[in-house]
Amino acid sequence: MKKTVSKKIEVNKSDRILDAAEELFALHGYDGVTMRQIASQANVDVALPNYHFGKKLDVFYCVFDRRAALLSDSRRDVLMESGGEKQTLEQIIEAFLLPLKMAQKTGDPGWRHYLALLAYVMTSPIWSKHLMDKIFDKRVGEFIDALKIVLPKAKEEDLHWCYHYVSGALALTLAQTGRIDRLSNGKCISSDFDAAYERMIPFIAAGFREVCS
Amino acid sequence: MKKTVSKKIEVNKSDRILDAAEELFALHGYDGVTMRQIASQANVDVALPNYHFGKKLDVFYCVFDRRAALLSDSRRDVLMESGGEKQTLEQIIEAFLLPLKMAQKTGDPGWRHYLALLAYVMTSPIWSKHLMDKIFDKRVGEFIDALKIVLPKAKEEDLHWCYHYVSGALALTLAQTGRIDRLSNGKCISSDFDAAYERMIPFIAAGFREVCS
DNA sequence: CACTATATTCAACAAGCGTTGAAATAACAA
DNA sequence: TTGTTATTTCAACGCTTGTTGAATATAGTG
Repeated sequence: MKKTVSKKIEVNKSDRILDAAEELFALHGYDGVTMRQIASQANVDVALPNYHFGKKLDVFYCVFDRRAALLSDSRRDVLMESGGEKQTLEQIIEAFLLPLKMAQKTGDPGWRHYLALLAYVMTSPIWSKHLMDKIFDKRVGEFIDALKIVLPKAKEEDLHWCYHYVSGALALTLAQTGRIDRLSNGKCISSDFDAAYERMIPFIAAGFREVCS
Repeated sequence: MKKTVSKKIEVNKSDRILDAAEELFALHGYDGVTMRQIASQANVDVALPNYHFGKKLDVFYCVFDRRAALLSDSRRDVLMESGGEKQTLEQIIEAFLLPLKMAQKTGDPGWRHYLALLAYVMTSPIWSKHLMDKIFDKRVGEFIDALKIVLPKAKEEDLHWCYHYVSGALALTLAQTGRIDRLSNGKCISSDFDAAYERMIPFIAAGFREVCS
């Protein structure tokens, strides 16, 4: 169960396992996926996921952790870069959303699946508690601190509730359920993150100004 | 597997089964719950859920349908009642949210679980497709039609994306993940729907005005 | 080459799953 | 009461689950 130090150029089996697990977990949730499905989709033996990552729960954690730090760090960097003397509300919101938009824009299906997985975790009473805290919550604190500067009159509770709405709007976007496609008769498309983010920034900014000014 | 016509005053076993299933499905999702757990929590035999409702999937559908129409109809009624000559944007949004707020305010844990189940369904790529369409989507259409009147300049796409944000904010609120409690150090509480709705209405209204005017 | 550590396969395990038919009980109608 | 139907229990079925130990194959090192 040890990892080799050298890295192969081709995608190796342990990566294929995480890729498969990522896609399946994002679509069906933790309990909706079996180890055999993961192995099958990754074209490896049933025993291999266990050998490389341990128990099923460890596989799930590995999948989640693989991109979590990357995303969280990127968020911090963008937020700090953007943070000059006169940072606008829109800039703060944009910085918060940009890394997710970029992840989607890579076109890498792995990232697309991961964002859906993130939505699944965010909206689950159980996973939210165990997975969001350790990595993403720090960024939320920084985000809210930045908001306090541009919205000095805001009450702490108002800020947190408004962030909660942002978080929900974001989660449903990441989930890509396809519902907006059906409701709008194809005028809007779930996977069109550009369209989603473009409107989300003024929408959210106006909401914050209304509630937190 | 037939239902008796007469109604008992005490809560009968088939209701207990749906109650148990409702709570468990809301917390763990469809695949995270076993028929044996449902039977055990309802204090009935393993075979009874099958006898009364059929397959596991049928149990899930029964749970979902039991309160779906009630909620959807209430939404329609409130929206139409509120719809006088000069209906404001805030009134429309309030009408859309009120039935959910009232369901929560009954204090009935059954309704609380159902709202969490609704959040689970709304954010799931799979259930969203099969369960939201037949009951709740009509109400969304009416909601958007009402919005068109007070926001005559709005483009169809903008309205749908903004509704999408509303839907997300709502879903995360219904999910009651407890995350806002942790992030705000207890200043906000997931189960405090009054606080959530109070701010949600001006937040959303301002967002709509910004994007759809 | 031989030797060793890692990676992969195979077969199987015990436990849990959803579901069901038949037996037992309760409710009800005549 | 008796006969009939609805409900509940019981035991078990075939199947799938996660996981593992032993066997085999591959890669890396000297």
